[in-house]
Amino acid sequence: MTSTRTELAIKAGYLFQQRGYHGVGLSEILESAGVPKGSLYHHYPNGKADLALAAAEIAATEVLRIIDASFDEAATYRDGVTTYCYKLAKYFDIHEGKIGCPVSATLLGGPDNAVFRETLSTIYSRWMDRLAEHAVRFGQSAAQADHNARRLFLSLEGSWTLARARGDSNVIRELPSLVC
Amino acid sequence: MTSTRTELAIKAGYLFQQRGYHGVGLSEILESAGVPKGSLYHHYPNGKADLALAAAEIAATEVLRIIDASFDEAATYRDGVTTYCYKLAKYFDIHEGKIGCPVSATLLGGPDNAVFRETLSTIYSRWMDRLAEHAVRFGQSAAQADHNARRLFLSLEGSWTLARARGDSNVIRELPSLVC
DNA sequence: CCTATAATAGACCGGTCGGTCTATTTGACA
DNA sequence: TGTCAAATAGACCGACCGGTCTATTATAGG
Repeated sequence: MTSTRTELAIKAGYLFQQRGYHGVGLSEILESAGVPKGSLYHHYPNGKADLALAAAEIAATEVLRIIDASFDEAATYRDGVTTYCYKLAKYFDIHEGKIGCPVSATLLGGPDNAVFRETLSTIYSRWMDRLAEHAVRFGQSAAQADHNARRLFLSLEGSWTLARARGDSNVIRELPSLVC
Repeated sequence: MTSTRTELAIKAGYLFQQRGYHGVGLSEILESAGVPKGSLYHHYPNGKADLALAAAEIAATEVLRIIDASFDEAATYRDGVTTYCYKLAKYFDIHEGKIGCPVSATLLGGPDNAVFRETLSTIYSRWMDRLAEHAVRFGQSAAQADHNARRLFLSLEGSWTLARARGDSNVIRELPSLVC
């Protein structure tokens, strides 16, 4: 049983990812999580902004988990990339093509606050660093690893956007052949 | 002198790109354009949604213009890509890092309407097709050209996002060395 | 069991949202 | 110049926004 606090952040996260920070009202979040307004402001005293940051943190960590799960069992770097993309494509389909990058709509769409931007920047760096670590583990030089990690990250961000526009997860599945 | 109709779409476009469809109110758009509400609904009877579609169309056409301007004077495909990225980085700086992809925030952030998604999909295809045309002009095979166009497009979408998160246009300038 | 705090519950608030409507001004053409 | 549609102007509307506040219910520690 997940706590009310976590449940709120997870449900809010899905909604923010679909319609952006400003596109989702508190009433919709509360209804989705089955939680009254009093509880929201008990767990997140700063309200919607706190909730969005918490939601992004949870989603970002989940992506790290998916990266590890993809590369830990891979035979080569390329295998890891392929598994990673397939997992993300499946995730995309599960959410009916309404969700792209799990954090950009939540944070970039939010108040043009320095905290939001820096949080997003940090999350992106964590993802790229983790990808680079796996690349190094497969024998790449630090420079090669950074280069490939950024390449994969940037293309993936684009793929999430194009996949949403087209409503087609294959955009994500075709990514390995484009970047490797 | 641009018409009131066009002026409205342009100003609305800038705002939508910065804060997303739901993040901008009509009052802010009207103030920015110096136009009363009556005029908005005279020129765009369906209001905000009409305005967003018109804004995206204008921005999308401007991108095509930049693509042509970059590649028409280029000596090689690679040169064209470099000029293109530098022009976009400059555009990014002019708008103080608040604007990334000129259409995604407007259309993906909007109502999860089929028209919005299809419009975005069409715009993206137009961009990639145009890039591919220039690649062919520089001697690439149709298959190569499509491959490179998609690669550039996807990475660019990612670069716009990362550049906004970091507040750093160099992300965009470094793109040619990453995709060529 | 009693008590104090955490957590839930939701009524309520001022402000802003997108949109409608009527009135006035402008400008092209007869 | 007279006419009429195009365009401008903004008051006004109900709905919903994020946030505050008080009251009630669970729950953990003594």
